Amino acid sequence: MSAGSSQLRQNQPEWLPPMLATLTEPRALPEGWVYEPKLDGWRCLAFVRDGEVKLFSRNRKPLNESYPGIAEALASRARGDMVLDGEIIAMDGERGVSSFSLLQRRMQSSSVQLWLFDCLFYEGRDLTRLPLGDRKALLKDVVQFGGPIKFTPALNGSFAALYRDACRRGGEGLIAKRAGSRYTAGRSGDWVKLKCVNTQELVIGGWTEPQGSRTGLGALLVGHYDGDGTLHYAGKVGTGFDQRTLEDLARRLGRIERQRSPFGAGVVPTRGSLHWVAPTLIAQIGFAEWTPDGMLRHPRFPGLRDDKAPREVVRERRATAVVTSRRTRSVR
DNA sequence: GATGACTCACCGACCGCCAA
DNA sequence: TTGGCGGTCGGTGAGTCATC
Repeated sequence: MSAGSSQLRQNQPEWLPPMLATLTEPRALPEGWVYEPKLDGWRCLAFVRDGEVKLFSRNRKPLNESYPGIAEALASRARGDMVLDGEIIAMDGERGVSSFSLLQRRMQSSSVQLWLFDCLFYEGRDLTRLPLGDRKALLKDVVQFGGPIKFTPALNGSFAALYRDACRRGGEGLIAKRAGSRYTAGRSGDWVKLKCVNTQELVIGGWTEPQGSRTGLGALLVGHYDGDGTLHYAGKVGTGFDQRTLEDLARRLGRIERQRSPFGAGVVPTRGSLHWVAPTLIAQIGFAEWTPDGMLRHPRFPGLRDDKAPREVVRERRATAVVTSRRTRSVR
């Protein structure tokens, strides 16, 4: 290695904040955009220097101890010093999509994978000003992909077909990137998230007290009926309200408050400032996915519904099965 | 030693406020 | 008008501590 290239390699940063995608309504994007699968895992920035790999989360938390196999594999497959961007995931073999729930259980397992989608520095050269296509082409050249180290390809096909396929398999959705875009730190409109939307009607069985400056209520406690006529607890919904809705809901729920929990099944919370109500109000809930133990993940509240009787509210299921696994902890 | 409760650190969604 | 940021929520597993 020449003195010049050695000096150049000193330019490689110890850290840089990752580029983040902006959530938008799922829609076809114009020519000049490329689609990638939206992976559901932990964002990972990999800094490779002199054969040593340092993995960090998007908030600069070291990940080497959690994923030693990934660091080891990348060290043997990276050809030179570089900074890479990717996602650590656990692939759900049944559905062929990544699963955050699985990843949480398999942190140190050999079944996790690092899917790389960008190369930001190589041998000290700053690549962030190059167009996305050039960076991806270089990424393919400088890493020997294989084992747990995967290349995230651009997907071929129409938006409609790609999106439909991702959602049908229970995937998170798609990421669309402007093909000529530079890599910039933080949230950018050049990368957008096109998420598959799950919605479910659920019966409101209670609420929690608001905290801090919040008024009205903290979160709704919601559930659904099953064949046996019992109300199954499905989780808390604490976001999606504006101020007016919070106050309106608090008023309506206050009128139907009662002493005992209406939930007959599920791991119902017992701690904190809980209020129970007669199960007469139905909320339309948007959420990312069902957890293996039948709870909502990333729920939000779009609004109330009154076109159905509470007893008709049962869990809607996708054609494909949800991830099956044991539950390890109770709801807090 | 086993079990349960609790805290912490992640990622993510959303609203409201404020500065550019 | 738009983007950034803080605050308030959600779920998860890991780690620690107290209790049985």
